[in-house]
Amino acid sequence: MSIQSLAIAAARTPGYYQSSASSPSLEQNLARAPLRRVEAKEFLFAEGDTSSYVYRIETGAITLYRILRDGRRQVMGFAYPGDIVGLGIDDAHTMHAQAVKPTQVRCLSAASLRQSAVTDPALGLKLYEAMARELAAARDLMLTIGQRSAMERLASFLLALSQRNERNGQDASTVELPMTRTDIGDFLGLTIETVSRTFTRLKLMQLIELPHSNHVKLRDIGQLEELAEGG
Amino acid sequence: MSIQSLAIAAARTPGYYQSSASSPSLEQNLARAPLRRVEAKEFLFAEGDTSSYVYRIETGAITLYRILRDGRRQVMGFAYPGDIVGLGIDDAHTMHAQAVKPTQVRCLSAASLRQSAVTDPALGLKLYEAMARELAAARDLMLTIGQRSAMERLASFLLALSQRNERNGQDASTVELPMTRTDIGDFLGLTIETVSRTFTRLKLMQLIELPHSNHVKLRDIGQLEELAEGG
DNA sequence: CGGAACATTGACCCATGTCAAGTGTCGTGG
DNA sequence: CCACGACACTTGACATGGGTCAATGTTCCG
Repeated sequence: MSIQSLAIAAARTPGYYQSSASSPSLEQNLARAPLRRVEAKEFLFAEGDTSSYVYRIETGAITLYRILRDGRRQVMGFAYPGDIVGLGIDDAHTMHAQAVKPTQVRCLSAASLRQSAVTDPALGLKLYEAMARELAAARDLMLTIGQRSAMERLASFLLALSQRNERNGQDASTVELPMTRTDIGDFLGLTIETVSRTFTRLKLMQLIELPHSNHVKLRDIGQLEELAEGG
Repeated sequence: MSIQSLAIAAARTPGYYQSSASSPSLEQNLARAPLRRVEAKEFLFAEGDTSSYVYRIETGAITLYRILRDGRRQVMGFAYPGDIVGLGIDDAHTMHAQAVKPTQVRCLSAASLRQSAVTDPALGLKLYEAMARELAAARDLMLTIGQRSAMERLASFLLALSQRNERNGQDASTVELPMTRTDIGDFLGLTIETVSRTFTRLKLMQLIELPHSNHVKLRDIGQLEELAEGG
């Protein structure tokens, strides 16, 4: 499909838009955009906030989630440096965006983005592609939480992080987890206890090493992939 | 956000793009587009097929899904008349699209869509909005299958169909289910037995009537909403 | 009328949730 | 440098919602 052929480096990673080689006006806007610092556990924005800005992560990490009235929480994704958060068609944000560690973002005003969209015909397509990548990631996660077992879910999760490393030219078999077990559980639709036990089982199966609770070494990526796909 | 203000009738319904008042060139293309008939259970396209076309549903209904190697299936959404399916940034379709009953679609060639996108600066934004609505629907479903109980899931599902009726000026408390229990189960991450039992429980709780397995009457929408939100 | 496909119901089981101790690990203050 | 408290993680024992397997109903269409 022609529009698809315009896509650049379609990246499937949970819950974020990668800002790749963007239209000039978007890059220009981003370069000018003011930097904002968000401390660990601080909110970048909350569900319901007027969405006056779109943000690009420069350093750190952000959790994106929605909550039910009784407190149950679904983490929709994690945003890392390079990712853009806050895009959407609603006047208000539909998710909470909370830093998991000290984070810096560039703030793009919606008004300025509109300006660019009117003058730069390529920008609309860029936004389309960003949304399409987000959507692909959301559907990957739907498949995971709708159909996979706890072990398959955790394997999928680790592999997604590994693939992100690979795309960034880093070691695919060394995975850092900036988020807590609670975040991982709420992302995968599991409790922290199940996440913890499942890490232990993967360790006993020799598929991973866990020298530190936030530092995972993948010992057999092929077998993890088998596991994730229900082979 | 300015771009958001361009949105028309943002509709949150699982797994589809509503083609509302679209850019002229898109409407023109659709009017000219050839009609194709797809029989019940026939595929409109399969995962991996080259995505040369985008389709707008004219009559009938389509199931969109992905499958794991061992046959587990996640239904990502159902597409109804007015919905557009097949959009994406990949060269190949990432999902199966299978008719649940005899269906007619208009076929838009990707080449023609590209042509329009280049000449019509508004089209890019339309595609962006379509994707953003899809994404919102996908996230609603993520919250549902990641966090809700079987009864909450089924309540959410029925309410989503009810809201779709309302938007189309139809009776909000009468819901038709063109799809099978298997489709519903694979959509909500449940087995057909659980779906069936849960329908029975909702019936016993006087929240619905089930005069026919494909015909649901919502007796207390408010309480169903309470239930879905974990109240 | 007969048979195929779909839906419902029942009995039982198991993966994961819940509740409750522990066990690191880290940062702070003495 | 050590002691302490806070917090995150792990582990164990037990409960349970939903899955599995099997039988029975129901609808629809040839």
